[in-house]
Amino acid sequence: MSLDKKDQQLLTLLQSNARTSVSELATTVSLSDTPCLRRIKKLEASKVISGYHAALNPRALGLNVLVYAFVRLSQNSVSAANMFEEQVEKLNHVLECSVISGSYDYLLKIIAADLESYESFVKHKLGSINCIANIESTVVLKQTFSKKQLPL
Amino acid sequence: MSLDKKDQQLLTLLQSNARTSVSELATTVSLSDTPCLRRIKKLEASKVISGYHAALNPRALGLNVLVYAFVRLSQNSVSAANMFEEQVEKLNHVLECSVISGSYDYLLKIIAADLESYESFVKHKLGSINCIANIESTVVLKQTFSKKQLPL
DNA sequence: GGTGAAATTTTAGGTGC
DNA sequence: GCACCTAAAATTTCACC
Repeated sequence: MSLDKKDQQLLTLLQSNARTSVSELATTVSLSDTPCLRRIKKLEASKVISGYHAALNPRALGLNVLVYAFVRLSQNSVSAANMFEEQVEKLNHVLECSVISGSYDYLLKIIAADLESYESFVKHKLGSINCIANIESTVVLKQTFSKKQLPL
Repeated sequence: MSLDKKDQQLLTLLQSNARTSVSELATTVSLSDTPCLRRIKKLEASKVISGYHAALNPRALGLNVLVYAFVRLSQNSVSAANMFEEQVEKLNHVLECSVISGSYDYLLKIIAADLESYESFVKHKLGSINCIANIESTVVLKQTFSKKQLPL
């Protein structure tokens, strides 16, 4: 899939605001509505655009704590990994799960109401997955920024 | 701002698909269009919904490498921190910047085309910020999952 | 890539419960 | 607070050039 200048502009605009109307997008990129819409549909069909999502303000929902948790499993078997990944995906407070290089196996991005509920979450929810050897939590003291824009 | 059951349903639906029409949302949550739209506008005005963003597929854009980089500054002054945060925000490949607890000062989420361009990025772009003492890179070998859904 | 028209959606106003 | 109705404005989407 090759992206020309106009495709890139459209992607930038849609990443910034997914609800921009096609006619406004078309005007901005100097196209008329139909070819503009055709491009967007093509970007969706080719999975360059994977979806459109409302971003919520965690604070407004009472979610004030963000933590990166490093996890090491007690066994390096495929079945332990699969079971861990399956279990952890069910936990709504875990927003992201990555297999990483280095001395830990996984990096989890976890959100919680406060440090107390995070502690409780680690103890009762994460802790109940029995193939975990140990967990190291890195608390985010402040999010300097978070971009919704990929470099093109 | 208090959220009742219907507000929560709307938030879940919009996080999953920001382009769902109001009438479809209204049907799903058992409301008619007008009150449904009023709720959405209220959620936007009160900043519970901070925006709507198209999510792109990094692979389709040739961005195959994701890295978490831990950064320690050489001085613990406010001015060094401000200058670092300001400089790093200008770098398009840095998607996220967090002040963290522990032995490092910052955790950066960085995306790049491949490991070679990541190396080059760290050397020339990050490296040019002179208050950095050292950087430790944790490469993401595989994203198990990434949710666009906050727990309600 | 563009035009024009149809179909759909958004948005607002008004009534009554 | 909501349902229901109506209707204008805006937007999406289509066949066709």
